[in-house]
Amino acid sequence: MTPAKERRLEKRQVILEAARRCFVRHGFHATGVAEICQEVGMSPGNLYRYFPSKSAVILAIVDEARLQMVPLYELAREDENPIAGIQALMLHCVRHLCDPVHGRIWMEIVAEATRNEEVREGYLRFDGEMRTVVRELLAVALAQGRLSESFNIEYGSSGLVALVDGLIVRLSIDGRIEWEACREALIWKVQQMLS
Amino acid sequence: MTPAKERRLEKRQVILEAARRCFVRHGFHATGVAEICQEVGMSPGNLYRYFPSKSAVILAIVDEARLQMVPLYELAREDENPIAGIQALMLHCVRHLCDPVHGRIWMEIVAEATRNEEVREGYLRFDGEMRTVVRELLAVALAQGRLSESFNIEYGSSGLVALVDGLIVRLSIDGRIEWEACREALIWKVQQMLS
DNA sequence: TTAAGGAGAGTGAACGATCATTCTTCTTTT
DNA sequence: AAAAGAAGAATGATCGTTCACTCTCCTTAA
Repeated sequence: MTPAKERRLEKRQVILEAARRCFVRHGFHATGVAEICQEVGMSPGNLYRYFPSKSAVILAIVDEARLQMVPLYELAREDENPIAGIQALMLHCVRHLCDPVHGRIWMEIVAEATRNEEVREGYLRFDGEMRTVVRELLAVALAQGRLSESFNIEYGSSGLVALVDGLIVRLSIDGRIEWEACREALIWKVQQMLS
Repeated sequence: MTPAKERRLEKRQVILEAARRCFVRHGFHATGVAEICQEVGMSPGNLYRYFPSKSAVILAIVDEARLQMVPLYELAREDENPIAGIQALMLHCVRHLCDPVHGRIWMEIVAEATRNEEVREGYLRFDGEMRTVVRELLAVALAQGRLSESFNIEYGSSGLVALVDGLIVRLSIDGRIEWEACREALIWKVQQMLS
């Protein structure tokens, strides 16, 4: 890649990071393009040379949130104990999506997904990938005899993913919750659900 | 109450219902006061005789969402089997908060709660009430020997509430999910979690 | 070695539209 | 007659976006 193109992609990334900080503060629609530009240190006209519109910025952030999860899938699959893999995956997800720096944009994404077709597609893609991984790991666990034979993989996987989503909600809103306590509680809940 | 005051309260309710429909369509911040007024069939100037500001409308809707849940707590407590009570409570919550007519505003509320102090208070009040009820019912179930003695009520209650929140997320976004299938799955998940 | 040329980066004012809110005016009810 | 209800135009601010323009490099030609 030519260095010019490289610098361009880097700048795109700088814009996305600044925009994410703004969106965390005020949400997608209450954040103005001017605010994002100020956060980057850039004029509004120039921002439009990197993104065709404000919603393109939003979509890029949604896709980025999904992509950041992909490496975790490999990590979970590599674990020799599939249930431990699921636990690790869920812990990573919750922590990352609630992270005040890199994440905490998830609540805004799911809210927007209820009404914006393109954002919904992004969410459903993420959701599908995540549930596929969990399903696979549950199937392995079942084959290894780590789960009761009557265990329903479909219900189990959607339940675990829902648990993650729910914990993200709580953790994003309630600032009183400590991460360590949350970690312990999540492990307990997963074990309980897979008992 | 004087009939004039009564009509006034009724009109307030009409405004709230119309505003909720608008907010479901476009979210709090992408909905204009003009749009709400058109939905009610009312001029913008007149709306401000019933609410001092747009955010007052939002806060009233948040509080309404919480209040609509309160009767369900009594219902759950009256059930002779506390676990069945929890299941019924959770089913009601999920169905009501995802209802395209009366609910489906929940995702917007939780997203707004991450940044708006007053909305956050509303959410935390709801969350506290709900978890208190679930905790109580779990304690009864534990005393009745319906749960393992090592069952952790604190983790269990927060897990069940998180499960509800997560299911609302999925159900609000993914239009392909049928309510009957969701109902069956939720019952299975609760039983799994309390096994 | 240097001057000319050109492409991309960046600026900030200006655009029309829309925002939440207020004000004035008219109508209905008590 | 007084008060409350309702309407809708007017307010200034802000919205996302565009435009005309300058500046900075890098390549090419003399």
